[in-house]
Amino acid sequence: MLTKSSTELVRQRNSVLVLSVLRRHGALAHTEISDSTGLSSATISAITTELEKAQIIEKSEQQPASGRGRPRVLLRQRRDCGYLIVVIISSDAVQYSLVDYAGKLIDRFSEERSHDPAGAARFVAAVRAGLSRILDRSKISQEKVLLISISSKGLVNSTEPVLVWSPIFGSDQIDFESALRPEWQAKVILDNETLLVAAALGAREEIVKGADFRSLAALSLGHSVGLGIVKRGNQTGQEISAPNFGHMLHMANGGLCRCGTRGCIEAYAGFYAILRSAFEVPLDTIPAKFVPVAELDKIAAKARQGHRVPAFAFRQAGLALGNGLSRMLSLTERMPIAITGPGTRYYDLLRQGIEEGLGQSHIVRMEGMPEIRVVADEQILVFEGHLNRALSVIDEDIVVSGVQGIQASG
Amino acid sequence: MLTKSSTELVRQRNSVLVLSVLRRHGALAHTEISDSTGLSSATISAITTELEKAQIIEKSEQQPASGRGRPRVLLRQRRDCGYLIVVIISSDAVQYSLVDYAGKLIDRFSEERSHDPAGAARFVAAVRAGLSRILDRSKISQEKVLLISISSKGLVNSTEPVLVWSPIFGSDQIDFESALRPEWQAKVILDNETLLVAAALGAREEIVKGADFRSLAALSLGHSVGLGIVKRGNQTGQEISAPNFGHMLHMANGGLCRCGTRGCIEAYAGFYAILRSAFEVPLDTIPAKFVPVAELDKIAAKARQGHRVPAFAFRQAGLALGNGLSRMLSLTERMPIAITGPGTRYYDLLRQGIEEGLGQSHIVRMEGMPEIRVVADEQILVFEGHLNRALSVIDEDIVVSGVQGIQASG
DNA sequence: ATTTTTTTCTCGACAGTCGAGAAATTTAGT
DNA sequence: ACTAAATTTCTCGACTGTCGAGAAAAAAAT
Repeated sequence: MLTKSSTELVRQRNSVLVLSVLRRHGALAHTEISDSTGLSSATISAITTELEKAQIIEKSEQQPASGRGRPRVLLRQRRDCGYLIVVIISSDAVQYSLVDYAGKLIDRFSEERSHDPAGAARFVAAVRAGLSRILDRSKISQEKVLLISISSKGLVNSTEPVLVWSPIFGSDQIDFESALRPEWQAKVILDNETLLVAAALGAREEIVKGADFRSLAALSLGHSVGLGIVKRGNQTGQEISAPNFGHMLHMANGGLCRCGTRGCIEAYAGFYAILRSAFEVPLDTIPAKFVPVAELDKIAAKARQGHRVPAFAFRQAGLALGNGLSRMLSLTERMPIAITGPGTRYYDLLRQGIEEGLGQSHIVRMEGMPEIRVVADEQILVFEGHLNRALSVIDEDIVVSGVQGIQASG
Repeated sequence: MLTKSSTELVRQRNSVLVLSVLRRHGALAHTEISDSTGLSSATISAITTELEKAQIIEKSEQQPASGRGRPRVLLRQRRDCGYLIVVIISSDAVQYSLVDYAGKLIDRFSEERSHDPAGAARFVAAVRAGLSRILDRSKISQEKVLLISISSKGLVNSTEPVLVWSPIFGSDQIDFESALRPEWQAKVILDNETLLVAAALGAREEIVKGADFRSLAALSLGHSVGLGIVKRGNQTGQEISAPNFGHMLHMANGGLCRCGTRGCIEAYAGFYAILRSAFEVPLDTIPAKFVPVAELDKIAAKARQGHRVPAFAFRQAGLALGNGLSRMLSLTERMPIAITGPGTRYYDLLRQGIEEGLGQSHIVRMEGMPEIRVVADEQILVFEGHLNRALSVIDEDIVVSGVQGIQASG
């Protein structure tokens, strides 16, 4: 459905554009903004004075003049314009981070998670407590928190912040919006963890390649298997999606997965699955909830020493991943694949299987093997993805609501 | 990447919007356009007088006044504003259609295709001859042909009109752009056939459901297997993609497909594959190039009479389709699936297998079975999809180039 | 003939962008 | 010390676009 455009919309869009280059490059002068947006100097003046009046950006103190001519006046976001809370849910802990509008980390702590499974309600209460705590510690008023950005492994509703399925709570859905609503009036967004990794890598790639960047997939290997895809959108930044890759069907009537279905990719490539086949336990055994990484390291060591069975377990895992990726590539365009997560330490053992699995499909035989790269520091990427995504959401919201309102009353 | 907006862009967008409602609803009066676009009457005046001057739309002769008040003046596209040639390539023929700017069919004929495989170059020559012929028959000058819209089964490059792989020519790529370029200056677009079916169904659905429409997949069953996906875009109409579904991996080291790979979905669910398993021919037999439908009808008749082996062949085909669809759903959101093509006549035999195949994956077990509907008249949908897509491309091109140029010189 | 009703057209107000040039402010040169 | 050059920011008028209100047009009803 096409919708009508108006001159006001033009201003909104261009304001968001100005904020986004400010975010990408840090404090910038009038002229620099004009250059990197393509907007004329006059327009930049109009937009920046508006944003300044609305207390969203500020003129920075002049730095020592370098070169001749009138010294530049740098513009930057006002740090105290608003705040963001990032909540990263992982299998053994929940990390809370308070970030200001300029993207600077102010406070952070982690809380251990009890592994009791009957705890969806209890977990929500713990998150509420964590949010209160980080707010208390920093003496920031609650209204200043503009956004709460949450991530988890698992399947997420694309329109509402509802965790539909997760490795920990299974089908016990968690609706974060309604869970936080009476207490918090901030907007709440929820994303799949690997999606954020993809978003972060995509943003990095776009800085390097510019308009040449087309798309990218991030594959996260760990206790569970996640996938995020990021594509370059037409107008509106990037388009991202987080398929349910770990529980895509690998083989009908195959090994039992912890989700209860048979034959998921995770039932071959998740840590517990590798352990299971390394110990030659029957594939219909109910898998372990949690596997210490040390345990897997031992198996990997044996595999590297040339033991057949553990090597075969990694190879099977690679095959499942390769087949799954080849299926994804049959449904999308050709794109590079970035592998992250704790599982990357076994990439030497997985690689052959992955490549063989990829090679079994028509699309890969035709287009050739996709580029595969291993990227460490998944945690950093997750946080970076949170910031990219959350701050651009905030920018948009602030322009749509904030500028108008303040302008009208001022 | 965000890009800057300008007031001129606003006019462009709104002009396209006006043309698109004119296309959807036929001839409309000033007031009606204003109502259905949301633009003010004054703006409609400005835009329509501009389009009229540029000879893109015209005031229709007044029809008998109904009701009192000033009689309405209907606006409609000028049929002679430009023309479109639709080329539908199927396995046994190529159909050429000449359509005017209002979407009205002016001329049409089909040409048989020789089945000689060594004919990519020869085929291109035949298409050139066909295009010349339809132009000659209708006495329209070549410059008036604004767009040539081509469709084929197979894999298509998403940015250029290049047929990357097709059931008939295999990996003999055909670049229609360069093949037609010296002779024709019209824009050339190429789409996968099932993609156009999805586009047509999506457009129909959007008319019924309006903003509630989210996405839809079309599955085409025949000698080969095709899939098209249509999603509702943010601003810019609909987003469509045509994955390489027929050659997605169904089962590693499975039956030999005519693409040369083993285990493709088509190697189980294509007509030739059903024939192969119904006759219990080994799965690594090089499959027949072409299977008469009558042959398959016989097998279906036997299956319906309760014979085990032919029934099993259809069931296997259904399983491959179901597993493939479940994999697609693991990578996208939940969406209804429309099944088209000559294979729908065997849907009674395929259905159980499809549902079982779908049910083997986590996502379907969680979200429930997707809605499946059988839609006949694939040929009509393909043509409808061509028109939807081609005419909106023309509208955009005309507004971007046409209006500006004529305004400047007039 | 006049009034009512409906549609189309036109005008002035307002929002936005742009180019050009004025104003500001510093460095370099004499 | 003064002037010229350089560079950045700011301002003004022109242009494009949308909108609301009301005038103008045109037919039916009274």
